[in-house]
Order: sequence, then C-alpha cells, then structure tokens
Amino acid sequence: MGNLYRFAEPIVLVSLARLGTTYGYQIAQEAERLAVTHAGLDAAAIYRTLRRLEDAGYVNSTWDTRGPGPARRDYVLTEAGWAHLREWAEVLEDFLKSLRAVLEQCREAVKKHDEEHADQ
Amino acid sequence: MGNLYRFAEPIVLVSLARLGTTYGYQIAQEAERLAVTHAGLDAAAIYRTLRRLEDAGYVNSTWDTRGPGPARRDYVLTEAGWAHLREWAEVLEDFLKSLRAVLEQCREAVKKHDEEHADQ
DNA sequence: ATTTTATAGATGTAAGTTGCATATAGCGCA
DNA sequence: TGCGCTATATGCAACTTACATCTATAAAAT
Repeated sequence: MGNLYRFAEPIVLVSLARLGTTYGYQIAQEAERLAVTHAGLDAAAIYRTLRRLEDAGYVNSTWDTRGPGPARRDYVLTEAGWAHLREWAEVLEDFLKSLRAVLEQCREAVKKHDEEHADQ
Repeated sequence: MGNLYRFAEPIVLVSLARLGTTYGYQIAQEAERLAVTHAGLDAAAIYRTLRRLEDAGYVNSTWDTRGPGPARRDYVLTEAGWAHLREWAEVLEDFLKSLRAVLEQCREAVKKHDEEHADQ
C-alpha cells in the first residue's frame, strides 16, 4: 500500500480558488486540511505543482517582497486555471464513481469469504 | 490530467476474490468492468501486479497446460491475500472520504466564481 | 551575541505506477 | 500460408511522489 496518488494538482487548484492570491507555503498548510490519504501533501510536491501549473498557463505568479521574512511567490488562477478546475471536478466525479464500485466489490467479496469461513 | 493511479492492485485482488482461481488474461477482461478512470486497465499492468502480489505472498500461481492455446498461469488468493484485500477496503474508504471533500470544494469554488461573473 | 525556530522557496535523487510498443508462442481457420 | 485470438512477458519513457538537503530572511529564545 502506501503509494497512492495524492492529487496534488486539484488540491493546489482548489486552494488557490478558495484563497485567491496565495503562495506555496500557505497552500501547504491549507492542503493539510484537504489532504487525500491522511498524510499531508509534501511541500516539495506543492512547489513543483505550482511551477507546472504556471508553465501550462493555469496560474500567474509575482514576487511579493513587501512583508518581513523571505520573499513570497504569489500565485493567482487564470481563466484557463478556472476551466482546468472545472475539468478536474468532472474527472474526480468519474473517478469517485469507479472507486466506489471497486470498494463495494471489495466489501462484498470479503463478506462472502467471511461467511463461508464462519464455521470454525 | 490523464495521469491518475489506476488502482491495479485492488482491482486485481477483487477480481481474484470474485472469480476464484483465474489467470491474467481473464482478469484483464474482468477489470474492464471495474476499471477506474473510464480507460481499461493495461494488460501489462495486470501481469506485473500479479507477479508483485505473488512476491509479497498474497497469491499463489500454478501453470495450467491442459486446455488448448497457450499455457495459463493460474492465480489464487492466499489468506494473506484476503487480509490484504480487507486492508485495501479500509484504505479505499479513507481515500474516498478525502476525495469527496476535495470534489465538494471544487464544486463550491467553481459555483462561487460563476456567480460572481454572472453579470456579463 | 549566539543559537534556535518559523517562514519561504527550490532542487537532487530514488522509488513506484502506468501506457505504449514489442516479443514470444499456441492454436483455429480461411 | 497467413491471419487473428489467446496468453504471458519485458523494455522504455513519462509522471508523481517522498525524503533529504540547501538557501535565505527574520523573530524569538538562550
């Protein structure tokens, strides 16, 4: 087990959608709430995902050097980014439907197996 | 998009649970029903998953050369395999719960964005 | 004054899953 | 003979991820 997709891309997209203009470090914290598979999303994965999303035109970034502490790279969703989020919603819906079916069959198979071995 | 985990392992396990003793080629056909993400599971992935499961002790295999055509490698779940399937059911349940949350937030965010841009 | 902690971003490397292409071989059929 | 279905297997590239590590700023603690 232990090697599932963490869905970094939709989690980052939805964090940007909710927070408006934000930066990676904050998304990393926001992502812990949404994280798939109990384990939080790795910060490195988030930074890489943001770069990839920018290369694809789904987000724009600017440096913010106003506040104290190290500079932040602020990201905003583009219209293409919003469209991409919509696509993800559909993909996730299909994915959930299929996964639910797999889980159901798992449960059924295990139940049947347990019943057949109930007699000591 | 397009690069999601296909969950070959639980799909193969549940196919074995349902079919009893089977072989890869048949699982490949069974898996098309259960397949996650609309696209059928690649046959290569199934053969590799079966080997991996055997190395881990979750299945046993024997050659079947009785019938016509090429020999089949028959697989059966071990008790450890059944236990592994139970583990998968729990993992999938957690996974589904988290993914549902992500999807819900996607929908909410998109809806809000659409409403704010409803005025031409 | 120095060290630690929190903030913030980035990269290198290895591991794991997958898709596609390809190779093999047996067998039935035209 | 060649074609197609059955059946298993491997090579390779692509992608995502985890973990470790690195840089740097600034505040808090020692």
